[in-house]
Amino acid sequence: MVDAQAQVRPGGRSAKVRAAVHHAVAQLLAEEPAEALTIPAVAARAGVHPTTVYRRWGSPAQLLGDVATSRFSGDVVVPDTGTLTGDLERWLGDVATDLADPDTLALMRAAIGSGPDGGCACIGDRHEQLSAIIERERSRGGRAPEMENAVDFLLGPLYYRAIFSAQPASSDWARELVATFLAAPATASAGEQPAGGLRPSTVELQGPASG
Amino acid sequence: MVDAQAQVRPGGRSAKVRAAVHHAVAQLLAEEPAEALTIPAVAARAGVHPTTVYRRWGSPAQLLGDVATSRFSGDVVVPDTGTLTGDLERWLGDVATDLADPDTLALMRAAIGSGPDGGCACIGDRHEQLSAIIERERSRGGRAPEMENAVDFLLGPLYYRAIFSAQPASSDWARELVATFLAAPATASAGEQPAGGLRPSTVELQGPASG
DNA sequence: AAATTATCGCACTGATCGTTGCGTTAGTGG
DNA sequence: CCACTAACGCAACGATCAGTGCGATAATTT
Repeated sequence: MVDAQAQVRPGGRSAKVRAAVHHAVAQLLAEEPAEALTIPAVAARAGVHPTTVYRRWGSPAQLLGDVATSRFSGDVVVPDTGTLTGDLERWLGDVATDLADPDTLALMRAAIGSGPDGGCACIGDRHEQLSAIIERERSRGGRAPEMENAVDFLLGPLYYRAIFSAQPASSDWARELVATFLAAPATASAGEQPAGGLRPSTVELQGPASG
Repeated sequence: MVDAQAQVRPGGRSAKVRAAVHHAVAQLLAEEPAEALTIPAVAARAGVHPTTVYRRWGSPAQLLGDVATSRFSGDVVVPDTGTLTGDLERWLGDVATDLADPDTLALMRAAIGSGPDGGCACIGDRHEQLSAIIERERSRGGRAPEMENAVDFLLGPLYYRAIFSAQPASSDWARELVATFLAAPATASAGEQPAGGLRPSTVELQGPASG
C-alpha cells in the first residue's frame, strides 16, 4: 500500500491531492468502464499533474486498491441494537445500501478485476465487522452462528447479487436475508451448537431482481 | 458479441486464429494481472498480427467478454442422476471444480471488472442449468427449492468464495453445501411449498479456507 | 522565524498503443 | 478448376502513455 497520507507528511496539500484523486477515480469509474481508468485521465479529472499520480501510486491497479481500501473502510459502522438479529439486520442492510450505490458498485467490480489481492480490499472490513457482531452476541451469552456460515449465507448472496445482477439487492432484501438465515430451527441438540439456519419456504425471499 | 466464427466464414484459418487468441488470453490472464491484457500482448502471444485482433474484437473488454462467454459455456453439463440431491451435488461440484482452476478464476475476475455487462458472461449458462435441474425435479413430481433461493444459497456462497477468497471452494465443499441447503426440514405446511433449507449447525461446513 | 525536506508542477523523451490503407492469402461457391 | 471475397499480414502514422530531471512550493522541525 502507498498510504502516503499517514506515513510522513499528512499536510494539507497532500491530503487535498489525495482526496481529489480518490474522488476522480470514483467519478471516472461511475462514468466509463474500468479500462478507461488511466493515470492521465484521473489526473486531469482531479486537476493534478499526472506525474504526481505516477509517483504516489505508480499504477492504476495500486491506485484502485488504495481507493477501494479507503472507500470500504469506515463507511459502515457496527451497530449495537442489543440483539443478534437486530445487529445483523441493521448491519447487512447498511452494507446492502452501500452496495446499492452504482458508483460504489462500479468501484468494487473494478477492484475485483485488478490488483494482486483481487477484491479483498472490498471485504476486509466486512469480515471483521461480522465477526465482531457474532462475538458480541456470544459475549451476551446467546447462540450465534458460525462465522463461516454467516459469511457464506449472508455476504455470499448479497455480494453475488451485487456483482452478477443488474439490479443489486436492496436493504430490505438484506434484512429479510438475515431473518431467513436466523429463522431456521436449531436442529442441534447441544446448546453449544450455534443458531442460524434457513427455511426458504416460509419467508418471502423475492428480492428486487436477479438478472 | 463478435462471434465471427459462425457468421460467414468458419473456415480453418479463422477458427485457428480465434482459438489461438482465446488461448493467449487465458494464458496471459493466468500469468499477469488483468491490466496487462493489451491487444498487442495478446496478439504476440497468439502468434497473430495485432491488426487482426483489433479488427475482430476491437477492445480488450470485448475480447474478454468473448473469451468468457466461450469458456463458461458448455464446459459443465447438466447431470441426470435421478434425484434432485444427486443432480445438484454433481452439478455444483463440477462448477466448483471448474472455478478451482486458477486460470478460470483469473478469467472470471477479469471479466467482472471489464465490459458493460460485467461478469454476466460467466454465469449466464449457470442459471439456465440450475433452472433446468429444478424444473426436472418438478417434472418428476418432487419438491424443488425456488430458483431464487437456489441461486442465493448455492451460487452465492460458491462464487463469493471464488472471488474473494484466496483459496476457492473445493468440489467436496460444494457438495456439502448442497446437502446443507437441502437438509433443512420442510417447515412448510402445504406440499406445494418447495423443499430446500439450511441447518448449518449439524453439517460440517468448513471449507478449505476463507481468506 | 529560518532551515529542512517532502511533495508537487513543469518540460522533455522514449515507448507503446490504436488506427488506417493496401497487398496477399486462403476459404467458398459456381 | 476458376472467380470471388472474406480474413489476415504488413507498413506507416498520429496519439497517448509511462518515466525522468529539475525547479518551485509548502509543511515540518529547530
